[in-house]
Amino acid sequence: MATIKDVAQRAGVSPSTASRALHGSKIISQPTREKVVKAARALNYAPDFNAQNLATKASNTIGVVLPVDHHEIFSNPFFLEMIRGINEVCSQNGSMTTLATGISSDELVHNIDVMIAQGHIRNFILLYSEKNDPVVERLNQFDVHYVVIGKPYHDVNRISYVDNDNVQAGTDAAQYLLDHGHRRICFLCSDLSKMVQGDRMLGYQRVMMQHQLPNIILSERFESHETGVQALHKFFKNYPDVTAFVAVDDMMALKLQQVLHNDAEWKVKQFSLIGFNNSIFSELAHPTLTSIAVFPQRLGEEAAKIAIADRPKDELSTAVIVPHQIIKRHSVHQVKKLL
Amino acid sequence: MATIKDVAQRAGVSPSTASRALHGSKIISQPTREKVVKAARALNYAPDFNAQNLATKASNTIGVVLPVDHHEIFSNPFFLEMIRGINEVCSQNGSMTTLATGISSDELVHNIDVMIAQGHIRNFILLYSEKNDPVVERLNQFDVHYVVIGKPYHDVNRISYVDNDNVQAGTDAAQYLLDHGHRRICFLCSDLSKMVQGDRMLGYQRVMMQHQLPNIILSERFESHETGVQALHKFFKNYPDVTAFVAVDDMMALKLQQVLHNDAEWKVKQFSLIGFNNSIFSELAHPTLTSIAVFPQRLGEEAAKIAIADRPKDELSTAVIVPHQIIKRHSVHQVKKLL
DNA sequence: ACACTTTTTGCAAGCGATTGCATAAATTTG
DNA sequence: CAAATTTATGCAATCGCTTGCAAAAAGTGT
Repeated sequence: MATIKDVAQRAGVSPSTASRALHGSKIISQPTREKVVKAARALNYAPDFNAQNLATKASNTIGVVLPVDHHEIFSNPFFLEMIRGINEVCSQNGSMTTLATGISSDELVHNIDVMIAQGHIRNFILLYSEKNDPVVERLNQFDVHYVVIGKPYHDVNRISYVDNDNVQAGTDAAQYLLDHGHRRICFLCSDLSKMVQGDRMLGYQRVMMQHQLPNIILSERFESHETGVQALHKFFKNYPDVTAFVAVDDMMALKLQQVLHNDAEWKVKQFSLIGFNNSIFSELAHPTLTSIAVFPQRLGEEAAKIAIADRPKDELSTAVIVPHQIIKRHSVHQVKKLL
Repeated sequence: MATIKDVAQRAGVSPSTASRALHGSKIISQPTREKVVKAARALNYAPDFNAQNLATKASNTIGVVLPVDHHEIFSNPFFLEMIRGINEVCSQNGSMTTLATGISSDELVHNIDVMIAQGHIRNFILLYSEKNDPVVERLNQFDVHYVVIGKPYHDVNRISYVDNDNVQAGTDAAQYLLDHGHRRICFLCSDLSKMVQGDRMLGYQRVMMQHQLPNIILSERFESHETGVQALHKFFKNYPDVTAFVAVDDMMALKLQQVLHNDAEWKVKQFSLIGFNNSIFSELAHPTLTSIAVFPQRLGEEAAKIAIADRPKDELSTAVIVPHQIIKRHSVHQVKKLL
């Protein structure tokens, strides 16, 4: 493996000159620069990551933080697609990525601690955003940058983030159902401490209010089939005339569909259903699921771009909104007008 | 951030002594060791990754290689679960992980090149195994260790790997269908160059031969609904009496189910179906999918353990087989005996 | 108590890069 | 043409840690 000394020697200059030449320093003359570059190329020189980082106290590595393992999260391909996007732009920019995961928030925070302490990692991307997240509290204690995917809970103007316009997306979903004649529409979620769920709900509520229709919220995790069935029985007792659901993501939509399908009475009612994320689930469902696509890979890419750009001292935060798009499939039915 | 000098000073010894004490070197006396450890703890000392790696020419980082992005791969939660397992044991052992992805095998190989050249990464885990993989060819050219998840294509005895007994799993799946009275069973796959698919097929073929039943293989990617329908029409023309399918994984099973469900004639036939991986898909399908669980997280954990253990010079390879388990749900029906 | 082991420690030289500062070369100027 | 600048290079220290080797301390035997 060639070192910078080898390059310098071959180019007939000193290591310091070689280093400067390769970094495009302005004080190196054109001819020497060319010599050095040629030598480097000939030797297939690649700077040693560790040495470089040690000398510069940088790290060229961004830490990608997954949410605390609630098990269901790791069966959600959404995250992998974001990671893919992140990795794509990172490898194009000579950065590396490393993952932080944890089975509890303590463990996760600890893992992040060591990344910061030993690894000199100074840039993070959080793949999620939720209220009172111990991880961001910790990150705030250090002199590190981070960008979150999703809307930050606090300090929206001081934290860089990339997100969809989830409020609008929620509105669009509900509006789509309204357009199909539905009037009693339920918003189904699992955990409102996740910002994304809260925002989508807000959007839903917005249209519903506008049309002076009731907000009907169902928060249910479908831990098991039985609990799901139970919850729905109770739900329909209270809201017998609901005809459609906005589910906070495709997985929730499918879980709902699952229990609806398994009950003869419910099944025949043909509830309408709309999900979010346009994940593979939506294509595989039966009927195929109408869903709002949010382009996770794109989210990842944008987040990585922000994370990589050395932010100047003045600490301006960046916000990127990536557009969403409704993908129409077969889970939404037109309500026949009775009048 | 405390350095080893600080620790040494506080403990009243030299840095070298401190270093050795912290590494449990045998030549340090008990009292000094304790002094050093106490000082380190008091200062909250954590060794600098870069400096350590530079000095030892190690890297404490393992590269996790994802398969080339065929898009569908990134919608498969399977990988994320393996990563989760890997990360878990790595962070417990003070190792980091970094991901290698690529949109083409050239790009992927390139990314691995830079990891090796600049990053001094000497340990990799491949999350897949396929025939004639350019990635392993490249890895073989360097002095690096790697463990593959899945059965290696070449040199099975020289390469460390962790895998399920996929042949047996294939057998179990087919046998389960046989036990339910099926006699014309199709094996559905998408890409036989993946070792995992080949193995499962082998297992299927083994039982079928044993019972002197025909091997019926359908290789179809279901790129679109239309191509799927077309392929199945052709298929049923040739094999009209097939009553059950062993799908090479849950996703394939669901894609099949999807097109079967959408055709009135096929739908009524109630084909039996069994998948692999026991992914979230199988619970969300309707009917719920009987599937063979393979515990991807466990696969990841085992792989990481192997990758972390410094292998001695003699280069003994390790193979770990993690057991599988059939998870019975509702996609397999008993065939009524006509005799 | 002395010479001889054996056990503990510390010195100093790396690892491969970057960078402030001094020096050498090139250029300009009076 | 010598002096004063300006521009280009190289020296050497540094980042934080490890490790071979020599030196110091402690222990042994006679």
